[in-house]
Amino acid sequence: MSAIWQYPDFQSHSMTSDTETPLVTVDVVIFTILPDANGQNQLHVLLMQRNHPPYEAMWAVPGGFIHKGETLEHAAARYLKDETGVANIYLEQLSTFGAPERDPRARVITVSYFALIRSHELDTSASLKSKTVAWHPLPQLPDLAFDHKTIIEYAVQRLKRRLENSSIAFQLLPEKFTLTELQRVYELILDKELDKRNFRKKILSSGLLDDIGETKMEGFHRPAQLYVFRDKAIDL
Amino acid sequence: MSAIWQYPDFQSHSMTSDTETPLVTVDVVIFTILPDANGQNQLHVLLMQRNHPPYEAMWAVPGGFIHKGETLEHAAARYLKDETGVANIYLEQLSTFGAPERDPRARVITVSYFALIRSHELDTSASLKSKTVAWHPLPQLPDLAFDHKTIIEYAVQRLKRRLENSSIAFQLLPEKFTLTELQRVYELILDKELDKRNFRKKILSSGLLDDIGETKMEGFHRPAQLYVFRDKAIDL
DNA sequence: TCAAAAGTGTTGTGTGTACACCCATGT
DNA sequence: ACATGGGTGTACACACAACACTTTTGA
Repeated sequence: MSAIWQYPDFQSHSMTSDTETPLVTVDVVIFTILPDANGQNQLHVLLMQRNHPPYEAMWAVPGGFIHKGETLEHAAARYLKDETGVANIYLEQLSTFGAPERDPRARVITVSYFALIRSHELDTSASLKSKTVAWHPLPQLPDLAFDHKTIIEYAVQRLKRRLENSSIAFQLLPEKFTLTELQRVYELILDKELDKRNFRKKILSSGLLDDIGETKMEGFHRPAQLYVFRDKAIDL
Repeated sequence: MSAIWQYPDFQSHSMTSDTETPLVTVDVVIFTILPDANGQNQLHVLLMQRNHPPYEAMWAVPGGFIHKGETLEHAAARYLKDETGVANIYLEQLSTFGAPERDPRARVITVSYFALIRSHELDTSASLKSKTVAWHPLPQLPDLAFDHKTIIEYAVQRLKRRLENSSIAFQLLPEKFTLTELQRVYELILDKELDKRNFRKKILSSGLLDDIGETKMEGFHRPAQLYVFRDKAIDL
């Protein structure tokens, strides 16, 4: 199994019989906001149910091996597109997990990514191509394969941090949205209620939103102003 | 070269002839604070000069392949110890770099780490075991091999962020230090001058420091109070 | 007494937080 | 007219930034 002799270009002192030649995968934690079983919007993660060992019948985030000549980010985007039909969306590297026993079959190191998609852009035919792909609300995750529970927790933590320091929430909303819709996104992800007046003051004073003059009716009450994001640039 | 048949436990649909089986390395960006050629303290990075192709005679951060059964972090700590003789110090994963052509010999993916060491703990015999290991002041880096310039820039950026949100500066100072010494660390890393009164107010009000009642004389002027860090815990 | 770095407070400005009422709409 | 969520302003506490002089020491 030693791979040393396959790589003659490497110095023998750097690659020895003790050198590990692991497999490398990427895994993508894909978030979206959808109504849950009770009709309440919730943060959801896309999971796939495994149909073979190890961890058979448990759930895992999408991912797999990288292709020859492909960047890591490209591989992540590819798995994302395969399962959701969505391309060109927010994708960020999270961390690399490589505990020796995380896959019982072989030494496998995984580079994890997280992605945000707008639920209305979901290609339902893509996501339904297999009965074993499903959105799971974050508070109720099923049993997860490998170290995917750790990876998802890490992703949620990063998402919360990004929400507070960056304009990432836009990635979860349609082009036009109301301030209340935006506030709900923040509340769902941060898992706490926000004060309406303070929220609006802060968001509007940031200058990132444009009031487009249109309104949106929903129910028997005053219509809400619609806004768009002024700038598509994501800062750090 | 296809590695598919070496891994019979993997499904043939997940591992195909197009699957890349890259090599995996870790690289460690090691920072310390040392006087530079002019006797001024400066942030330095530990670099090794390569004595064989590719990038022969250029400089690179320490790193190499991981060993069988070893965690990624353990591998990073091992390369750190090999070059500096220092163990049990601050080590944090940065990011994983895997551009297809970053190593001309083969597909190599590297998991990068950054580390902070106290210069007075440096085992000079270890760091001098090879003439080709040297500390370089950050503003004047030599030509760097592979994508190591990118990796170091990424590390510096992370270090700055950590300095502002965490109590990481302690890792660069001896156990007992003066407030002025601490302020110099911040100024060097953030590359800007800080107001003495505001700095002391902020640091002291954080409650992280204990005044141990001792003083330190240096030069012909009033001695400075010495402090220690109350808590070794690193947050976030 | 001098040189050199240590040490110390106040004020203004901006940012986060707490909090309650009127507005516009369809039925 | 009423039920429903949309929309608005003020007051307080706290963090950050600007700024100058006195203290302690060895020579």
